[in-house]
Amino acid sequence: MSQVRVRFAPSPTGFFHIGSARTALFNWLYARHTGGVFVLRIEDTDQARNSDEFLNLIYDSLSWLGLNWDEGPKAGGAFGPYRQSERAHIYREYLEKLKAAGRTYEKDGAVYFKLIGERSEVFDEHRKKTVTKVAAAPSVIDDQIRGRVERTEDEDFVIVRSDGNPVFHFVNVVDDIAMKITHVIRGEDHLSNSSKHVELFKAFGAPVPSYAHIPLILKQNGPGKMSKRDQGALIEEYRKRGFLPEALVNFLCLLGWNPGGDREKMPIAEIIQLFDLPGVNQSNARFDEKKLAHMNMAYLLELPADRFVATAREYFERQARESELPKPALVADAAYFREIMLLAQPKIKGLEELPAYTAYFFTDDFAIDAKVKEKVMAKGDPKARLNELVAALPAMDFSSDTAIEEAIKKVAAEKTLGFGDYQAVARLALSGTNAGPSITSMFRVLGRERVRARLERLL
RNA sequence: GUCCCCAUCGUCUAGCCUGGUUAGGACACUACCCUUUCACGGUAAGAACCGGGGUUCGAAUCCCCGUGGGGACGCCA
Repeated sequence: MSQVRVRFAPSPTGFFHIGSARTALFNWLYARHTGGVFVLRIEDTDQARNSDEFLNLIYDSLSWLGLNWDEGPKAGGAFGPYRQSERAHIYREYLEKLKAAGRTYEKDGAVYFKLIGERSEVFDEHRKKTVTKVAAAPSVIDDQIRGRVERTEDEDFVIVRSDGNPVFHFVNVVDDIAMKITHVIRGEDHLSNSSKHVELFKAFGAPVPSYAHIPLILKQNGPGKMSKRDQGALIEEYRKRGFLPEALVNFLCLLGWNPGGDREKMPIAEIIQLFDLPGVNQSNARFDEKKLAHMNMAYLLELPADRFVATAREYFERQARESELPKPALVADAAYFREIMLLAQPKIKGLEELPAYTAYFFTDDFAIDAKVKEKVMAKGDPKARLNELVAALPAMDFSSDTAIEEAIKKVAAEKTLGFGDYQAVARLALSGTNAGPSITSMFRVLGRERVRARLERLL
């Protein structure tokens, strides 16, 4: 058996979305699983809608997700060029083969592919016009996921536009032949196209590749498949929002595939080992952002400290760049920044929460939650507790969380109170809210002077 | 309208191929536990085999028909 060659063939006509990412991912996984070759081919035959911005977005998104390609733009390879806009000479050559075989004809300036079979005029109610139907033999698609699918292509179709540009069906098949693609893994929306493609492969006398039509991703709410316009559809959005690519990849793998049993969170190396086409589901999956968020949290939680801090900094930098608002976190001392991020890491569900969660560490001018203040100040004698803490501060050992905890417990013991009697009011004074890291670590990281100033401010 | 694909908790799914399970897990939701707040974590609860026929001693599992969902029907890709 020769080496597996798969390709991901996006067109740079729009933002890179979840569905494309998963198609790329499944191709990549299959290539890695089989030790095959993952080809990136840019299908930019629609000159009117192509853009360099979208092209670069394809490169960036794939790279961010970790889906490296073995052949393609930037990577090179023996079957290039890998942008269809640069392959016109190849299409001309293949068109000649079809012409020589008598499988084409011209009409209205366009070149049509001629099916084999008897022709008759039929009125198409859906399209409200008379079309020429061909009584052709059924095309057989041998699909690794769906089994044997039969579909009869019953109309000749355009392969070269009247402006001379070849169309998708033609270039897609020509390139798959020329690039020696062995497996075509693509969305189920292409299943109906496959009969056209199979007929073209046969007309060229080329072997038909093995197909695998993967289920579609449906939008979270409402009917239909997810499209670029839907909420949460764009890869770029997750990147901006600070999702970890490894979490997104893991989640995407599970949308339509699983290794059987209960495994969900898995390192990519293990997924590569387990992934195979017959394990891919046949039914469409609805996108669930909540589950993705949970997966992201799980990955965030286990990120090594250095990587978490670096990732957090990247996130803050990106935010600063895109919103152009002052970001106090970025001008903070690196060691101080690190301490705070490590306090936040086990607490947050996503990087998005980071700015709000840590804001009061980076500025003295933080908001105080009025409702929380009202509640905290109404219970017991909070001002007395603050005074006692302020009085104890000069002698307090700030060297560790446990030392601070002991010191506060000592203050409490003297009044025959507990740690809890100081916790809420101190937290309010230090952060203006009622949620956050442990109060002792807040003391330690903020430092004696800042703690004193903030405690006194509430008196 | 025609053709193609699909069908297990609200969602993602295991189980189906090779019929016999208290139909399992995860997300979400609820309760409790843990706890110095908030999270995390733990425990528990609720929650599904689309309907009908057939085959069979026995069907989520095999077959057929409905129904429902999705896709395709461009000189877009």
